[in-house]
Amino acid sequence: MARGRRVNSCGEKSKKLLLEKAIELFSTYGYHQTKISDIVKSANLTQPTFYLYFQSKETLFNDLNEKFHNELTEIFSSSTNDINNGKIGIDLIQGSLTHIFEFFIENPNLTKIGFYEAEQSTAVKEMLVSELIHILNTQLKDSNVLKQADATILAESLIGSVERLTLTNLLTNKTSPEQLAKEICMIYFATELSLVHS
Amino acid sequence: MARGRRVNSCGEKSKKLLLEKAIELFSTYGYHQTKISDIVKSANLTQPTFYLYFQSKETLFNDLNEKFHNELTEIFSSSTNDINNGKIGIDLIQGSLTHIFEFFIENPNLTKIGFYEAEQSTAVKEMLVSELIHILNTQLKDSNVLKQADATILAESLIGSVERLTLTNLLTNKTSPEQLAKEICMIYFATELSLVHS
Amino acid sequence: MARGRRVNSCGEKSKKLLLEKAIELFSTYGYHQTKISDIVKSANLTQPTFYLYFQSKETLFNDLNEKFHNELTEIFSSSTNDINNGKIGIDLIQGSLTHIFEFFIENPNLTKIGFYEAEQSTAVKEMLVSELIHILNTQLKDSNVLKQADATILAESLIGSVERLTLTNLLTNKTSPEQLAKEICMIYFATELSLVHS
Amino acid sequence: MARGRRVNSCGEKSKKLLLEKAIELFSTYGYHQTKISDIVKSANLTQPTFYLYFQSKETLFNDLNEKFHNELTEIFSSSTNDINNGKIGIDLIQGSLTHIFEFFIENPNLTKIGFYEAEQSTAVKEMLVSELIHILNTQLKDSNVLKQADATILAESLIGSVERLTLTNLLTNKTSPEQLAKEICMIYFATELSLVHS
DNA sequence: CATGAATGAGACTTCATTCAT
DNA sequence: CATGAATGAAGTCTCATTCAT
Repeated sequence: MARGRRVNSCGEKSKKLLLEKAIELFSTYGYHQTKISDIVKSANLTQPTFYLYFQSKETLFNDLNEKFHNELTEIFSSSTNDINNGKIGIDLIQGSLTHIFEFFIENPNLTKIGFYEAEQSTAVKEMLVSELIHILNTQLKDSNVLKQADATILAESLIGSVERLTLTNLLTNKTSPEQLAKEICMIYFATELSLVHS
Repeated sequence: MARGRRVNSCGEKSKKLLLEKAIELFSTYGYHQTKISDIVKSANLTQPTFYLYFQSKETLFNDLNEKFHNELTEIFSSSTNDINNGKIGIDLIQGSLTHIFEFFIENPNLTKIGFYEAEQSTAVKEMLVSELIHILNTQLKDSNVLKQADATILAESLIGSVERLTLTNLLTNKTSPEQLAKEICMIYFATELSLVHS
Repeated sequence: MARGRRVNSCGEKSKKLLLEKAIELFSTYGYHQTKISDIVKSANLTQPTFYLYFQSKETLFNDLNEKFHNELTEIFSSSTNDINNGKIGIDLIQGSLTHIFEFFIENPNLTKIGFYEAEQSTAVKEMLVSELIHILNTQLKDSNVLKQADATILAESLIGSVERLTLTNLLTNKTSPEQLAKEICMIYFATELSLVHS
Repeated sequence: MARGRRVNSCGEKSKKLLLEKAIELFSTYGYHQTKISDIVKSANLTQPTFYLYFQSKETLFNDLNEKFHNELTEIFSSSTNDINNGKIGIDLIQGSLTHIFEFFIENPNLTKIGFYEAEQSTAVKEMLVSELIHILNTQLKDSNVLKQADATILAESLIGSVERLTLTNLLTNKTSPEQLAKEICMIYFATELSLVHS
């Protein structure tokens, strides 16, 4: 049978295709239920080709997670710059959440992997929590909320909400990033807001 | 090891031991990383013995999940009876959460499996959400919270909080069931409570 | 749990029961598809009990076949005594076949094993063939049949007929032993018979 | 042995080799006594390679039987076309038997499987019987044989003879296809033939 | 660059058989 | 005499990975 390079084939294109399909399948079926044979089949390539571009199944999966982790961290860092844009307090938080949700919705499958499927998701969430605690402590120091609830618990709770609502409302397109961020802030900071508004 | 019955061996004991070890390993390493060989090894038995008491790895895992689902459902149903104990509104919710958390902390490993590891965990959470929506609609119909936030989003958010805080604060013994339930209610129903208290 | 001898139990009875069930199952499902666990289950006993009476699965199966072989040999030998009863030629053959068929129909399951299922069935049939050749050579020496066909082929053919018709007509109770023996002789010795009858 | 492709290896060749060895072993030792490990060992390959070309042991066995069944059916159908060649009555039957025997001797191992070893052999023989009954009824309607013996019994008997003689005389190369077909017809249709010849 | 062909390692499961009671 | 409990040995199958072309 014919072997060797295909007409019209191009290394970078194949790699990108494999990556896409891998993300798709990992996010749909999970790491263990996704076989290399599945990935290459859906990319219309063969198994050795996979190893041309990726060291191993595990490496690929880890790289994907690292990428997710890094980009998400980046989002948060840059959203802190909103301070320069004059946003403070709850507005800053709401803005950050919006940015995160926008990132999620732009990378739904990667999100499913990095935020839900992978073992590394634990680290990602811890990162979010600690960043959030930092913001809470600097931005809402004197709020009612923090007087009544422990900052850590509040942050963990909020990330929990983000986790679940992303799955049920965001990635299903039921709620937009802005709207979801707003709803969450409403739930968590109603007392502050009512004071402000009154 | 010689064949045949061991000195002092007893079926029920072996089965229970295997079950315990299985739950332990499944909860620690997950379904796929837990091999039957691991389970029997940690129970000091051999593989055929596993099949003496369980139909298959998958069946065992599913049964475990079903058990978790059923018991959790039961907890919720019976905690509704607190209405008869005069609990209403937020108190009722707080009581229900307390019961759930107590169940979780009594079955930490089973919880890790049924609430986090299994595919069926989706169904479990959906069940909790829909039960919670029902309570919200009947008990907090006229509250400020429901005026401002969609009941479904509120419920999903709350279950998200439960999910995360169980992992980070409850199962790590940082927070007690009662305390955690109270903190969550504080976060979610601060406005109501302040009205009540004022 | 209760262990040890059952009330009303009796060694010989258990052995006989196991033997019956074994024959039944071997004949229905074959050697490999019949498990010791199946045999004891249908005898309402347990696996160790099986080994109380039989050395092993294979031994039991072989014993069964030996028994079949011996009894069938015996049938043939004693039917030779029909000579003393005055039977000769085709009548003798028809009588022998009748006896064989009667034995088959009295032991249908053992027959299915020893004549069809077992490897040893080869030997059994060879025995029948060589006995038959002997009879043909002594009783039908000058017949037309033997002039036209090789005695060995005739004998093999006849045993082939016996083999198939036993399965399709005798053990299904479509045809009686006597009738079947008669039909076979009709087919095989029509020329002789017509001479006789004319 | 190192992993990966072997020098000079070729899929089709491997598959064919495995098939041959499988047929050989199945026919010699039977389905249950033939292990996949035996098959690949005698083909100098490894177990996963088997699954590269066949779905499972059972599937392979069934496919083999189906193939046997189909080809044998085909033989019979096409030998009916001998009618066009002017063959009628006993000659037609003898021709058909010859064709069958030729097929058997060209595929001795497949025959051992499909005609003796497999459960499906029952169906194969039933097919032969019903085809034969049809021929008898159309070609030998007024013969002496059919007057004296039941057509079904005659057909079953004849197939029994074919079954046994194939094993003892054909596959052992004691008798040629033509010769065996002739002998069988001699045995079964002696009366007709003698009439014809006289 | 890409493929066809192959395999090492290991997972799940089954079954005849055997102790200890 | 009979059982409950257990296991050695082995079989089928899968999957990530790797040669040779």
